[in-house]
Amino acid sequence: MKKVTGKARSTADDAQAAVERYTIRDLAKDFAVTTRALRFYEERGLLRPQRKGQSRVYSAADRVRLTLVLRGKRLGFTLDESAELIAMYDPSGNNEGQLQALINKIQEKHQRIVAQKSEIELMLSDLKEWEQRSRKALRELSRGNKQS
Amino acid sequence: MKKVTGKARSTADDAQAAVERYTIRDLAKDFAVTTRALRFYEERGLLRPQRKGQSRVYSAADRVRLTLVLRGKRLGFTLDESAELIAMYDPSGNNEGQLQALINKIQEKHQRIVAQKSEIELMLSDLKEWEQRSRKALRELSRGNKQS
DNA sequence: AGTTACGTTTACGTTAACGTAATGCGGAAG
DNA sequence: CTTCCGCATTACGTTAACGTAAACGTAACT
Repeated sequence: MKKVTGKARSTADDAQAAVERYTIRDLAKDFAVTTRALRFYEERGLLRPQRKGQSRVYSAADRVRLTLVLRGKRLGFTLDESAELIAMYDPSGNNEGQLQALINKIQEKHQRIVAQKSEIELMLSDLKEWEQRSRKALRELSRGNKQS
Repeated sequence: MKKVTGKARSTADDAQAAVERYTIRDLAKDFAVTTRALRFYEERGLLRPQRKGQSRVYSAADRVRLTLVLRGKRLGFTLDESAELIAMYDPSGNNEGQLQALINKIQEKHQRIVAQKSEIELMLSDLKEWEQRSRKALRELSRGNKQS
């Protein structure tokens, strides 16, 4: 039944062609984030939706930006970092210096994560060894405990 | 010259053998953390130094625990998580269930990090490709711009 | 007119891991 | 005795990323 809640026309019906506009709820649902988060991202300059009256109207571009923000989060970037990255990633004026900076930043993060990974792998193998030892100890303890 | 500041005897001099005791400053210096952090870790139950009067006296065991805490931090564990891990890692009563839990927790973290790593690697290769494209575009733009 | 549903702004609350005073105590040095 | 450490306790401050009301504005049903 899907009532097309009035504001967001899916496509056609208006004089405008397929300009794809979304309400804050749409985005929240589609990206599984709260509306609060979306407003917060806007406050932090990560999104810049237009306004229809007082309500926010998001475009496809906003969806892309949001995608980048969320990817950044998964990668452990702070919002400020993501803001920077997005600014460079964006269509605007990307002179190559910026691009290099972007790449460097990502590579830095990359190094950090690789380091973490090997540390964790070290700890993991430590633990596996430890597990063996402990199990063995437990077995022996439960088998030969006749003394004392 | 090293005046042996009075409180912390390095070794021998006392009736006690080589029991290795350290002041809060010692640990702070040796592990490159602040005394505030050490007191904080104690407050959070990660360290349990003895007291000589009102001053804290750390043992070798405390150094081990601190090592684990810091390793945990590098691995991205919260202090609470580290507390749990240490509790299990410790000498006390480790029944194998605990051990398995420990291993599982670490493996979870391990998975998360591995995932992060591949995400970042994906982004990195994306970017490298992007870099190529951009450079090429720039070159062409600066070479053949006679039309219009 | 009344009620729902959804949107907006304003603003205080929350968790983590300490930082940063402010203030006080007990021992060593002068 | 006074001064200077080094340490201790108490407690408020800080950053990040939202959560959680509270209070109000529309538009659409009923």
